[in-house]
Amino acid sequence: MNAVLKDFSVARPKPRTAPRANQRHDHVHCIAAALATASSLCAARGARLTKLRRRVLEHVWNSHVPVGAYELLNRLRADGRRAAPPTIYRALAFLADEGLIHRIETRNAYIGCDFADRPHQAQYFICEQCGVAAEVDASDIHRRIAARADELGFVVSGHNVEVLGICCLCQQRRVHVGSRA
Amino acid sequence: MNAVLKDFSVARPKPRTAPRANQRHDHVHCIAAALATASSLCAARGARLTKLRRRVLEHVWNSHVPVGAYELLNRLRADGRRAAPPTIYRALAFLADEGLIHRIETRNAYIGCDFADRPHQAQYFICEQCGVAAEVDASDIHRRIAARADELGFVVSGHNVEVLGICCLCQQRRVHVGSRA
DNA sequence: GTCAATTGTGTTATACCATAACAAAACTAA
DNA sequence: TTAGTTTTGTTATGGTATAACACAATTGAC
Repeated sequence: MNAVLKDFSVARPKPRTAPRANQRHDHVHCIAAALATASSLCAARGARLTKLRRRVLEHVWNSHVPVGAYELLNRLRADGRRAAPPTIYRALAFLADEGLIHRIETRNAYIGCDFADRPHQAQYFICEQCGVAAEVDASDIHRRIAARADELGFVVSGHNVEVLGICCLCQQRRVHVGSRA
Repeated sequence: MNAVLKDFSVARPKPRTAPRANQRHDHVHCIAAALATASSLCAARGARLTKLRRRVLEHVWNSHVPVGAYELLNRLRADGRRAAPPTIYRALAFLADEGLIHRIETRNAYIGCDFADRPHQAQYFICEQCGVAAEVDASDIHRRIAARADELGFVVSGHNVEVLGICCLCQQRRVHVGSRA
């Protein structure tokens, strides 16, 4: 699964050192892999990944920037399909129920899930410059949250963790801009 | 500061044991303390906590359940004031800028900040039954997030952590309901 | 105090996000 | 094929948020 090979979470063997040159992943393959995973998961579960739902999922996976429902609607219409808001929201609801996408609350937008094939409690690191949201399944973060919940006597059913900041690629870009100025 | 003495985060010396009987905090004092803190902070900063803003803050502090903008608008109108959405949103923007309230993203709602008088990176534990959101400033959670960000080469500017589940008081209530059934 | 500049509030209109309710079409299983 | 189920289309509406501009209040210099 190459799902984590997104714009700024490419495998980085040397944390704490300056990020390497802009190293884009093979996004065509990235989409294909996500779609294949979705197909097999739905098949295994008896969930119906219809053409519409599949197309919406493709549009969501178009980039690693969370996309709004109405933008997806426009893309469906650009496909030549007649569609109104409920069309897109129902598709999104299905995809979310199947764990194929997540909603980014701070953006009112949706993004493909990198870990659809296994249960997880994801966290997102969202770049305020380029908009890319990188999903991470950090069990240590979840454990800290669970421990704190325990202290409060709080039974956790889920969590939403969205970290905002500047991704490593945009930092490089900023340095470039700065050095030019 | 008694800010953390909210419905389900009352001082609990014995974590991991069953929560004690419903022990409500003095909410009148709770509001008064929050308003006093807000006043002194704004005075110190030269920020103008006008009557309108103060009143909105009072309404936000009316309970520990996050409240929507339009509900606040209705409460302002109940005060006899003429108000439209921009009125409330501008007040909310001011209060958020001053760190006096937070927005709960998963609810599109607003809640008073318990740690307005110091810099912090808060987390919220939100009860899906009673709606109460308890703010926690758990540095361990923030450290884990920061560490993971570091691995990604991501520079954090802020984070939004909202944990969903059932609070200890609602668990008690459920047990009671269950034993009666 | 008066004035000009700034800041805050009122008002209208509108944009964006999301869902309810019902009809039509497509699929599924006899 | 037919009945039952699920999915999609359609219309209408509700909930959240902001743009743009006018007016009012406050501030600070004089």
